[in-house]
Amino acid sequence: MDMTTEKHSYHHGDLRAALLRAGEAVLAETGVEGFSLRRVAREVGVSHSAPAHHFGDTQGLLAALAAEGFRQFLDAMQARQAACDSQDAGELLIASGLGYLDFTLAAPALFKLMFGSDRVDVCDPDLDASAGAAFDHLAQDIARLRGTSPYEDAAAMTDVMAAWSMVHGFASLLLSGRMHPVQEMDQPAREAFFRQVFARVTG
Amino acid sequence: MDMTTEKHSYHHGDLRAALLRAGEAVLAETGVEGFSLRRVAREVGVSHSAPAHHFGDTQGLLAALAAEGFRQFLDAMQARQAACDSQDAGELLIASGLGYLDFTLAAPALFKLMFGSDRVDVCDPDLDASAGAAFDHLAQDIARLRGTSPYEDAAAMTDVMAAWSMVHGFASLLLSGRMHPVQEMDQPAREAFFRQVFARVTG
DNA sequence: GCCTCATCTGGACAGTGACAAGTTATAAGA
DNA sequence: TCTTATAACTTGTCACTGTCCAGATGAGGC
Repeated sequence: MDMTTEKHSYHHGDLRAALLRAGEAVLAETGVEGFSLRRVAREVGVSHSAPAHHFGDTQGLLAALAAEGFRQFLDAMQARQAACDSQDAGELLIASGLGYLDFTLAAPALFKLMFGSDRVDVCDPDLDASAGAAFDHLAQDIARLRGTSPYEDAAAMTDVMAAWSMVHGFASLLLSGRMHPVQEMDQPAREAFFRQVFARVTG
Repeated sequence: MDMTTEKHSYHHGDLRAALLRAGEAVLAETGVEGFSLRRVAREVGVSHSAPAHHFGDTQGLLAALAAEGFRQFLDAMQARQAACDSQDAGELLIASGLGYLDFTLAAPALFKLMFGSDRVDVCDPDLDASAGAAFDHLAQDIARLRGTSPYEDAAAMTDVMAAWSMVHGFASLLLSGRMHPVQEMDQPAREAFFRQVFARVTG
């Protein structure tokens, strides 16, 4: 399918993927609450009810976008760890936290969708799987740090929840626009500040 | 104004307050993303465009609701502290955290509106004031604990941010439905667990 | 009594999600 | 190759939404 020619075949060819791409762009531009299925369809150049065939309804498309979001989310954490000089367990956990922040700031609307929205189908199995994978990553970081698996040791699971709550709260408040002092910092200062805050949980 | 009689006077009398009351109910029932100005007007028994006169647009009403939310939020924290046996600074901070959770679980939609929504006018001065008052309360808790004011001591401000991030993250994740282990706990167990998590930041 | 103005009504418009019925292309089977 | 079943997409419609605008109403000051 050559996009440069004006040939509009009745069948798009890869509409599902195109809708996801456009959906992500629309989401980033309008936010969750301004999101519109018809807008996405228009963006792709397709009829207003074409998306329904692939995703059912708005919840369906948003759930697919959220699932994709959790994969990018995991990527962001892993990327920071890959770029990490040290192999120290504590440093690796901090790297995950910084990746968490990277993603949050790069894709705020997607982040809000993944964690805050009522408009996504939380039962979507693909979404559940990719969210679970992201959680497992964090659990693994803690396992490396404590020497025991959170899935077997309750104390380690408490550590997971504490670390997760801390990063997530920091990221959420940053997005909410209510953490003024930190918002005005540039990236290096913000990261240094985050390290100080996060140190309370990594020990 | 007697609500039991069917007397519909042209002027409502206290429409603004009635809209806020109904708005809070509608918000709780439908969530932020299902919120509808017309629905609120219908609930009060008034024409569909009556709210505009008092709040401008949807953002305006939601901002007023959020401002009211922050006041209830502060009340919830203070109520827990008032019910606190000990006057220990650490215990008082924990009490604030538990109040934070109380509010979050009692009014999840309002909580999401206050911290997560793009649909509220964040520049609203009343909203800014009540959000600021809630923040000041937390800052005061830390001041009592550390002996220095966060507004003067950077280290204390870091403590504020850490404590705030922790509670907020915990509360948000609880609402997001992605913190399964904690979600299945009953209230006493959840509070005990929260104490363990929060202890990492109170020292 | 009259006038002014904040308050509230009712209608209009463009946009929305969901549904139903129709159209087209593709692939499988004779 | 021809038919046929089915997946992919379109078109039209419905009830609903937020916002704007021109009116109707009534309370309080004069």
